[in-house]
This record gives sequence, C-alpha cells and structure tokens, in this order.
Amino acid sequence: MSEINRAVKGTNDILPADSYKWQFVEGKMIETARMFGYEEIRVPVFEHTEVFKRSVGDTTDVVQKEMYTFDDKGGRSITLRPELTAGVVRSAIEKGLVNGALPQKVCYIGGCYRYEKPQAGRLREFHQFGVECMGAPSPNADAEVIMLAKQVLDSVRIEKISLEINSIGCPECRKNYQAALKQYFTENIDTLCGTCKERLDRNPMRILDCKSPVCSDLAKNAPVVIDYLCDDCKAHFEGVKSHLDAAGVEYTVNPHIVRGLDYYTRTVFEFVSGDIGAQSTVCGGGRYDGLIAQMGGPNVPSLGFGMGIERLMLVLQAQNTELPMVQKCDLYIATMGEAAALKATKLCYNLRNDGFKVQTDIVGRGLKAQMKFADKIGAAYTMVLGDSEIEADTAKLKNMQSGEEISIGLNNLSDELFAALNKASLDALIEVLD
RNA sequence: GUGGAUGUAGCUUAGUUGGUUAAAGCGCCAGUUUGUGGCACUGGAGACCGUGGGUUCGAGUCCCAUCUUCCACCCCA
Repeated sequence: MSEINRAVKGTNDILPADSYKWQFVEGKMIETARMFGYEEIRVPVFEHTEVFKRSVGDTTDVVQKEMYTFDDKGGRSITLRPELTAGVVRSAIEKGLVNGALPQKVCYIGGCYRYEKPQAGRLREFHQFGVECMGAPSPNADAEVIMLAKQVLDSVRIEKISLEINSIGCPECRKNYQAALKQYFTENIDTLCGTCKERLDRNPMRILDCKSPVCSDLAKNAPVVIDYLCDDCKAHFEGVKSHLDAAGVEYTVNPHIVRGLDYYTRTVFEFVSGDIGAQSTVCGGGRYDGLIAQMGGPNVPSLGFGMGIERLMLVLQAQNTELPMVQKCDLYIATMGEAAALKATKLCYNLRNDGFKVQTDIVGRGLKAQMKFADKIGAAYTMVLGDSEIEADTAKLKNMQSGEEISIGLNNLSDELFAALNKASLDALIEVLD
C-alpha cells in the first residue's frame, strides 16, 4: 500500500458501521452538559504555538516533544491543538466571555493532535469532549464539574469506572511540598529509575506517577501533598469532598495523581477504567485558578476536564454495551421498468420532504436483487412499483419483518406510510411489554 | 524516543522440510418460476502473499532493511 491509500499513522477512520455510536455518545455529552448550563463553544483546530507553550507549560512532555508545530506561509509558528483548554481560554479572553456574567460555562467536542507512539487508547488524532467552568472559585464548582463528567459516563452506561481525586494545592503550598518531596527522594536517589533521577530537579511530583516498581514503591512512603496544603487549600479540598459526599458520589482520594499539564492548581481528578489496558484514564481534569490571568485575562479562577472519546468507546466495547441504532430506511421502493423508476424518483422526493427515510434503486438491479438490498439495509417497508401499480394508482406496502402486505393508494403515500410505521412501532412495543 | 509481537482476497484465516495456474469460510455479484427479501443450492468476480533488496535453478515460505498495525515503557484523553 502506498501513501495515497493509507491513513496517516495514529489516525483512525470512523466508518458508517460505527458512526451511529459516536453520534449517540456525542449527543449524550452535549445534552448532559446542557443540563448543567453549559453551551457549546467551537474553537480552531490550530492556534499560535505560544498559546500552548504558555498554558500547557514549556517543560511538559506535551509541549516539548508531542506537538504538531509548523510555520505557515506568513512565517507564523502554528500548532495543531494537543488539547482544548488552551484554545478555549484564549477565546474566552479574546472575545470577552470572562468579562460577562460569571460563571461562564462552555463545553466542546473536537479533535486533538499529539505526535506520540500509538498504542491501545492512544492515537495521534483523538477526540475529546470537555467542559470549562470559568469564574467559579468555590468547591461547589469542583463537585459540579466532577458530577457532570460522571453523569455523562452514566448516560452512556459506562460501568466499573472509578473516580480518583486529589489536591495539588496552590503555588504557595506547592513550594513547600516540592521541597519536602525533593528532600525525600534525594535521600533515596540511588534506588530511583533513570528517568526519575532526571525528574528530581525539573518536577519531582512526576515521580509519584512513575510506574516502575522501585519508584512506585518508594512513592508509597513519600510525603503526601495533602499534608502540605495551606489552610485555604485544605478547606477547599474538604469542601469538594463534602459536596461529593452530599450527592452520594463515590470517590477515592489518591495522593499520587498528578496531572501532566502545568496549569492545574488545587483539585485534580481522573475517571479510570480497568477494562482498556494501560491508557486507563478516560477523563481527566482539575482546577486552573491562575491560568486565565497568566494568559493575559482577568483573574478568574476556573476549572474543567477533558474526556477521551476513543477511550470511552473502548470501554463500551470492552463491556459489550449496545448503543441504540437508528432505523436506516423507512421505505424502499423497488422499481420495474423506466416508467416506475421515474415515478419512484418523484415519490421519493415527496416522501423525503415529508421527513421519511426513503430509498429506491439507483444501480439498475433486478427486482429480486432490489428486495435483497432492501433487506440488507434494514428497510422497515418495501413497495414494488411496476406498470400495473402506476396504472391502478395503488401498490402493496410490505412489512419486511412480518411479511404482511397492505394495499395503499399512491396519492396519499405519506399518510399511509406514517400510519404503517406507527402501527409497526406500537406492535413492537406491545411485544416487548408482553 | 526504547522494547516485544504482527503483516496472505473487503473480513477471519489455511498454506506441509523453499518446487508447477496461492486455498477456505464469511461478505460481494449473478442465477436456481420470466413481478418480491431472510433459508438452501449453483456459478462468478476479487490477492503483484505490506514494501524494497538479497540467497537460490526456483521464495508466501530463508536472510537483511523499511513501513504498517498491535502491545508495553514513557506520557496522557
């Protein structure tokens, strides 16, 4: 296979056989977000490179080695978004969203791009649903955002997914904590793995995340962030927990979760599934109180999360969760002869105007083949149109499930089809209830 | 970026110690009463055996390189 008929490494096609799942899931996401007062925002796929450097952080892996960055023809450094928060915040500042009534609640769905080595649950182009709640400093907001994520997961019937929360404090308390951490790990520097030795200076908190057995073993006894929180941060975290408790949302406090993006402060959280391999975080987010000011906007404490749609799909697949499929075709009109084909074209046009999903033969197949095709696409009804039907102005509507046929007039097809479809779905309902 | 596995028709796979026109099932197309689907039967189309080199009289089968996909590290959604 040459390049022209091969997808770029780490990219995926969502084929017709699967797209209904995406539409269902995305619909639930937007619908759920709306229940919390979030409206959709759409921002560009690319931004000035600086937008991501400033927000995500210059020293993070994402910025250092995973961005798709290029110069455009005007000599600007452009980057395909590796995540959505940065662009949304940029937009909120530029367009003045954060100057209006707060909180400003937005949600989004879009593709993100990271130059990584693909594996299960990790692609170079992936899709994220996310929300940003800007201008909400109190712990209720944290609980609300977390519950929004949870309700999205519930709405698509994700099971066995655990919520882990932590607080990484504000820049003030973090200073003390990092000093303590550094001291602890320096005392044990010989046992650390290679990469963690390097991390010791740059960002010792990452060592807590390390999966190598030696480091994670060492991390078990390391100082815990929560013990180093200042009074305000401690009170905030307690507030978040009591709101989650009040709603009966289960969670575990995991002092080892450390988000890899620099902008996070205080609350961080993840929804983790054990069903999809090593890339187990389906949703991750937290508070970023300093980000908007840091990006040149007003001082507006905010928070949000990102949810990986591909990973969510993997969980659904692993759990064999069936998603509702839509009826693809209400009526298939099988034609015999040129006159019937012309008549069918007109009938299809009218029926589609009336809101029905109608198809007819467009490849010149014989009657039998047309019936086969109608069966294959799951048509609810078929109708055979030939010279005699046109002459009599009546045809037989055949229910493809029961095989039952009823005679109907061609001049009020729309009403007849409507009645038949209603009756069929009623019958189906009654059968289910029995 | 590092490591392990993989690569034969649209899909799932078979292919014996290297030996003539590379198999099968599913799917697709067409027939089996010339105006009717699901079942069955018959037939058909469809593969430069990932790509490029090499060894050999001869390679889908052996060697090297390269790419893809998958899995793990790393990182994160």
